[in-house]
Amino acid sequence: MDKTAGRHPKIKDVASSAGVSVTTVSRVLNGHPYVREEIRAKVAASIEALGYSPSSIARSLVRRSTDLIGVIVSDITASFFSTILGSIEEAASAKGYAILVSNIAEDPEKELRYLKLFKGMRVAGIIVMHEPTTAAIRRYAASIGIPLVVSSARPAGLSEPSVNIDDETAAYDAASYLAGLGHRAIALIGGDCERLTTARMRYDGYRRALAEKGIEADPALVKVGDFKTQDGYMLMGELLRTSPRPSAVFALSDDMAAGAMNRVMDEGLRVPEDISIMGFDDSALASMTRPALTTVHQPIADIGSISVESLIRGIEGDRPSTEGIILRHRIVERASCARKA
Amino acid sequence: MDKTAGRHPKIKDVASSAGVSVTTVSRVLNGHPYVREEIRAKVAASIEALGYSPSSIARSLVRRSTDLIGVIVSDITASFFSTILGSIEEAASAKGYAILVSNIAEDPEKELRYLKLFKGMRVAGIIVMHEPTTAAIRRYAASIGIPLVVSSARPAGLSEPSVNIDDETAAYDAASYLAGLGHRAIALIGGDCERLTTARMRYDGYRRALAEKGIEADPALVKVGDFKTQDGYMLMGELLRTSPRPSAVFALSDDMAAGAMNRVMDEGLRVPEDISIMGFDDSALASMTRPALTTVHQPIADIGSISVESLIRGIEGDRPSTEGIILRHRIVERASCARKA
DNA sequence: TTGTATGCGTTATCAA
DNA sequence: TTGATAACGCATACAA
Repeated sequence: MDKTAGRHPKIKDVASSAGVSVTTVSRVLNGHPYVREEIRAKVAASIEALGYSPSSIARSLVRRSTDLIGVIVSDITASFFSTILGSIEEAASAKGYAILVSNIAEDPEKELRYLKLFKGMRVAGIIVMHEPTTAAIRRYAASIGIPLVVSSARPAGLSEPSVNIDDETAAYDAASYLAGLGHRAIALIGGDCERLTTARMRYDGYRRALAEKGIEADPALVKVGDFKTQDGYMLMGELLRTSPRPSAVFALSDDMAAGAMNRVMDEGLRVPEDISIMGFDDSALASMTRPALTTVHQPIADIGSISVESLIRGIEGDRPSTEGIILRHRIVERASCARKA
Repeated sequence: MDKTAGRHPKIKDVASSAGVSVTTVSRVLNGHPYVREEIRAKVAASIEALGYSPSSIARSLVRRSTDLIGVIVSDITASFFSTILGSIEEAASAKGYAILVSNIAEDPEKELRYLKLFKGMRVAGIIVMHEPTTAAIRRYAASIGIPLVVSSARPAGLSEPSVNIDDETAAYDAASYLAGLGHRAIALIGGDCERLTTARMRYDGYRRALAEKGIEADPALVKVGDFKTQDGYMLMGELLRTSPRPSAVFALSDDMAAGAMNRVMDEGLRVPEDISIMGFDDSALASMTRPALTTVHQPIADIGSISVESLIRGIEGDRPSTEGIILRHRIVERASCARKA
């Protein structure tokens, strides 16, 4: 009784089962007009009976396009990224796209491998939440012939569209806020300015705020890590041992801020009474710590959805849309920062 | 000069550029033997020059298989899931598979839609980190003809392989631990036992521990939410108003535990001096809170990698491997639980 | 060692 | 309103 050979019946099976041509089946599949209602019903019945599901592989081959969006994340584990990823998934899914995700964990090899994979798969578009690391990667990404948007990172050396906040101003606002609270020894813990444009912009903003308040920058007060909790904890340890000890520290991610806060408390000091700590991102974590983090709010969900929209515009539109979208940030005051004693 | 029509050159372009047949190009592409070294070099040069990248779509069509693994997550934002997802990505990527991720956010419609999408794409396998919600979904999943493993959830009504810890015993151990600390009014905040087998198993373990210690179960002390921080916060609020007030609460996720802890502190009480709080998962969050969470450790990374291994065995092996893998849990003592005053 | 021809499962073109 | 048939880009059986 079983006419279908493999696990997945094909359009031909449906056709013969319904006693029509494959063309007709294809027509009802794609909601084409010019199919008699009676036939349509019969075909639908066969599809149902056989459990037929059209192969999007074959379909993609002839249509020469897929409904796939490749996304490259540097650390899927970070609350900031997983939230963006969630919003990307939501927006993409709503538009009929599925997402292919990679977690490159700062491994340039892997980043390049995924870019190649994406090209091989002919994904419709790519979202990169990472600063394209090496020159080879930048070159490859630029030559790939697939719409790409860089999300919450700077496309250094790439003329691709991007969506970000104004990192320089955001950091300036944060540092100014801390200075406004009377702090002068304001430390910065963040990412590598050489490698990450985002980190450098924030550093610049921090420096500008200090300069404006007449505070001399102290190199001993800026420490570099990789945005993770662990690093915040470690770097705060170093900071606690520098003299003079900073009275406020500005962390370039909430994860780092949380780590720093824990270190302060673990060493028997209080936040914010002894040391104020400010975060960056306003990720879910920010309101989960106690004291809750005063931080720089990034419109995380918007960054994700707007990245998708921008990408889809690039996919479906004609021209590649080289826009750099800047979203609004703001300082959100919670409980981790206080006026300097 | 430009002979290639579209954006992506095809094997034919490479062939004519190198002055050989497509078969030969295909051979060097797939590392076939029996290709003269000289020709191989020439072809490689053409590939490089044209920036040719084989279409995995066409390749999949003829090979009748893809290197895709579809994964369904209920909440990608939860630290527990994003960590597993990271480990799944790592394991899959190491084996040459890419992952397609969906974030279904407890939406059965979306779960079914994704399952259908995955089938249409002919993914090689599927990992579901969620308890297949409706009967329709269970039926569809069972009939889909694609290897599937349920990870960190129970495949209720499904005979598919799964990887989990022993949730009943884990909860039993946790509740026993709390009882061992002298607590008798031990509350439970968790998920819906009707819908989630995992939640029910944990509830059963909790009940068993209480019974064994001769503690009468008080229905007022068990509250149902959806594993999120927000719910922990809210449910703890209710618990604080029940009398007698529990002296310990066992939360079925670290996220909930963190929320509960915050509520306790926000209402001016102390953890663990006034109320002990125990979590579940040992996600990254567990060591980030202060006090750090005493919790039930799940081997999160292992769950991910073993799920992938098991799935791949199902993909590449002959028989569908209907094994239920149980990983070891353990209680990790940190600072959120104390002996009852 | 290399090339020709066929098929993978769809959609699209054209004719009927 | 319906149906042959030719692509789509590649891998492979078979021939040379």
